[in-house]
Amino acid sequence: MITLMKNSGEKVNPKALKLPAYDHSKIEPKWQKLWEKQKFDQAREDPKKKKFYGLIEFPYPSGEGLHVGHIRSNTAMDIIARKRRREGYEVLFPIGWDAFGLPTENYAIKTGIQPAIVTKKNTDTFRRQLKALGFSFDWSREIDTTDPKYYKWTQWIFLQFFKKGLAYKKKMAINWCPKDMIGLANEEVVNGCCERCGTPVEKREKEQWMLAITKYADRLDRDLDEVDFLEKIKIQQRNWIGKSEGAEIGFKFVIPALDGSRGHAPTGIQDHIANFVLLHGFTATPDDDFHPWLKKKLENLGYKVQAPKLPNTEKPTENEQVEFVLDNVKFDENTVLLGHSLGSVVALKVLEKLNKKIAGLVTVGGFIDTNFKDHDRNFAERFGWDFDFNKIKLNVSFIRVLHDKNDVAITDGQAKRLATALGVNVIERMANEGHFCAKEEPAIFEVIIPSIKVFTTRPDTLFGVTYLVLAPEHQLVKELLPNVQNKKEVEDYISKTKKETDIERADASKEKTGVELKGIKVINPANNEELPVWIADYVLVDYGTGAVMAVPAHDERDKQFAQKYSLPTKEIILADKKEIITEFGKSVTTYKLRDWVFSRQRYWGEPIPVVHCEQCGIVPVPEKDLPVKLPKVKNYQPTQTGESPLASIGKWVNTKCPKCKGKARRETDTMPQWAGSSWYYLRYADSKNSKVFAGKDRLKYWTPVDWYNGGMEHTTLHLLYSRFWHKFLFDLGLVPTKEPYQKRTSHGLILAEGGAKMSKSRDNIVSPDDIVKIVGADSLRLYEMFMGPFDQPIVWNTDNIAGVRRFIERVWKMREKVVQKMDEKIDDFVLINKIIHKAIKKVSDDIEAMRFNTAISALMITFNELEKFRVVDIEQYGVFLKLLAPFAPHVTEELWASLNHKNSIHTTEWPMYDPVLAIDSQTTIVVQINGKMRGSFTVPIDISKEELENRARTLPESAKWLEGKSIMKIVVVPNKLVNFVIK
RNA sequence: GCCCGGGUGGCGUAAUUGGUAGCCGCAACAGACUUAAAAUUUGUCGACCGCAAGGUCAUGUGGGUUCGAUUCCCACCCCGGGCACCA
Repeated sequence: MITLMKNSGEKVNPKALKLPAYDHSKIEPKWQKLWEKQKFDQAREDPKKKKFYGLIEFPYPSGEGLHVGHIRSNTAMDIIARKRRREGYEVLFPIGWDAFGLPTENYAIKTGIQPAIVTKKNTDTFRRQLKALGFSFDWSREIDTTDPKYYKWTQWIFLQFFKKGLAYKKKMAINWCPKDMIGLANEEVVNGCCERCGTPVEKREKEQWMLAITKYADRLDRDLDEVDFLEKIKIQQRNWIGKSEGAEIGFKFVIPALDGSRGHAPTGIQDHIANFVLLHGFTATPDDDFHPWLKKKLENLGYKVQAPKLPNTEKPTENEQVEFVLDNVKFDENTVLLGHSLGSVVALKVLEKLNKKIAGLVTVGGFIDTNFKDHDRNFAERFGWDFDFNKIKLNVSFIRVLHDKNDVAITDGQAKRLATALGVNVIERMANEGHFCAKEEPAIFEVIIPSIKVFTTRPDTLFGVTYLVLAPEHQLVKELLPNVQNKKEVEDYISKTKKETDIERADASKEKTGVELKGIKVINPANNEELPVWIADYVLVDYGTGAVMAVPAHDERDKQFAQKYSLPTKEIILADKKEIITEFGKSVTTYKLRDWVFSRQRYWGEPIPVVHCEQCGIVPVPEKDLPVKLPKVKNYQPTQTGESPLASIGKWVNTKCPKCKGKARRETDTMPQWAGSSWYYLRYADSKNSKVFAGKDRLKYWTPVDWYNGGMEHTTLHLLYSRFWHKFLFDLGLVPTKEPYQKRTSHGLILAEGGAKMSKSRDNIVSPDDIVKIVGADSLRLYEMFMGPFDQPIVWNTDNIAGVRRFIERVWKMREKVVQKMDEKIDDFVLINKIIHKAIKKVSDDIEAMRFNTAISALMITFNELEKFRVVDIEQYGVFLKLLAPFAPHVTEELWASLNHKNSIHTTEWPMYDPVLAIDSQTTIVVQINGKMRGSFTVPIDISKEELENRARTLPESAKWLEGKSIMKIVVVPNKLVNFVIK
């Protein structure tokens, strides 16, 4: 379509205006200086205006300088920020430096230059480079995580964690290089070896500061529903948190009895006790505080204790008693039935009739009950014929026998017979130390039965379980060890797995190994089968309960393991999930998320603000003494004891306890790089505040961040950590929102030519400086946005910049064709108007969806249309410049000024489109024969189906194909196509 | 091994999300301008057959659903990123 203007009414002879050639090197610095002077990028808290907070991940100022990959995110958010300002928002678009961290520290180790000095130099370079690109950052709010004025507040927030008990110390394994004698970051471990010297890395236990992020696991997962993150980012967050609903199923242990010997009880075994039965001698105190010590003890263990009274009648019969208890007591899986004045017979009958599992049973005197003479016999005999033990549902497997001082009533033989009847083992005999005594008579029996709880997401496969696997480090393994027959073999295996690095253990392709705990069995609660128990290194101690029920018929990994060790496989009959959960296990939720190791034995980080006092223990540094500043050191190398270099500065380390003024040592661990970046977006709201990390009013105005864009590599950890900190601060009432970021998007990595990552070591870095010098910032920005889909990784190609540079030059040249306001009735004006309005719609929509490549493509298409006209109306050209301005701020500002505008183009209103004009009034209808395009015709939009079909039939192209054929079906899609299905 | 992306001309990509496959660029080739080159400008540009009109084949591979599939479903192959073997 080439339309030349016939009667434009032009007042300026286009020839008369001759612009100088486009020279980015003059234009760009000129406007950058002017903009800075005008401070139009500075954010103000204007309560009358709606606000927009656009955030990009603040860069790490490395010595390599900025490369073209860094600025993809900046350019995108700059475009959005510029658009928002012109839509009437007060915009906060800040910038700063995430400057603590390894590369700078390693550089300091190598050169001896202070990290603070290196950081200053690097940030100066980065600042200059960013300014040369014309980003509309509010530089007045610039922050630097290594500035004591900033990290004072990072330390302050840490102290709040500490005060709330969410910062704690724990022994954790660290990577240790035995040659360099230093701890290594995961990053510094390459293929299990030290990155510097190649020595195989070992594990070393060290006390580390931890942050209890797992306390927030549920909220971190749940609250994702309320934010507008890209779906794939939500998926990554959710996968990392790893919420998993399943069931915990108790497996009773079958353990060889220790045959009357004393004192071999596994210590601490109570931690794993699911349920237990206590049986002891006679008592019949009729009041509620029967055995108050016992009730208390059970309640402390989390049980609900039920101690029913007898019916209020004279001499109730046994059955009356049973009915009474069943009527008056609510039983669930947490209930322990405390005998009170019930006899054991009554209690056992209650259980028999209940047909429901409860946690435990305490009976009194049933075996020697003088009130019920009929039963005053050997209890074991009586159980033998009077009870159906299969109906008594107790989750028990150990009996601990307590001997009465006077050795009365219950013999070992009786205990054993009871145990046999209940299907449990006697594992311990102890003399009663007296404190277990009831009010009137000493207790003589205690039966304690532990079981291992196993977490599974598939309780319905329970019938297919053929063995059970524990993590080698599991506490229970240590406790069971005395009862294990192949003790030596098991111990050897445990010490072998200890030597494995995380990487080795995490290698899924590695063949799985394990060893059986011989003599130990568990009972499958579904069918009472005895199953062997193994330990294997692929089972992780900190996930679930550190135990796996293996179902080889269902799980590939279990199958391989079973095949290797010739363990049986059993066909599964899938059980009803709900039934299994109510019958055997309780429904539970677990998370993969682990607590956050927050210590680093490094110099270049925020010192953890606590002191260790000989008298008072760990004492937080008082707020008034913050920040705990990093001292200067001579040597940045970590010490050979694995401590940070700070440990060797006596002057700094030795201090007074803030509490007792006695001798104390400073904590020498520093924080990880994540710390400073976990809350920086809050500081931007009020970056100069010296009283608080950010004032409440400021936070109320600016937070949450409306739109946060950054790299895909930060969409799990950084995002999760900062969401955690934010929620913690929210709980303290210090920030006004539950979530820090309303919307999160991610960009794809820009790769060097050849597809590798850009890095100094690969010597493939493309510096923006070079590009800016040759083609200018506008071309670079435009190319970054045009090169491909924003969220996909892409290979850098310097040659392709030529296209966008040419485009800018053509826009520049068109200025010479611009004429004063034309008569709006002229055909050309109307035509161009339609083109412009379509462009406004397309570009506006595309920016919001981050489809920058198609936005620029649309601008090019629009321009190519405009170019076909002889002259262009000043206002229409102006609108085109306004649309291009966020992408190429300098050249559009220059051209805008050349149109005699006194204001900045970046303060003009974002163009609105007329929906009527933005829609085509005509459309092309495709004619298909059997789905293949054979012709087309143009019609006004929205004409009827009948008319479309008629037009299609009469088309010569279709007539040719339809001749002599029978039409089976006609598909008419309004505004799109007509398809004839023929035979 | 698991999870998340992706695979379309010589290259980067586009396709209203089931409706004309290849828009916009890069590169290449040809013409104009120039003494010449660059720049600019006008064309051509998926493959094959054909003088042409036109036709056939083509969106990683093989199936399927549909009047119609780059788009949806199933199986597989390759590339990139992430990972804490997650029971």
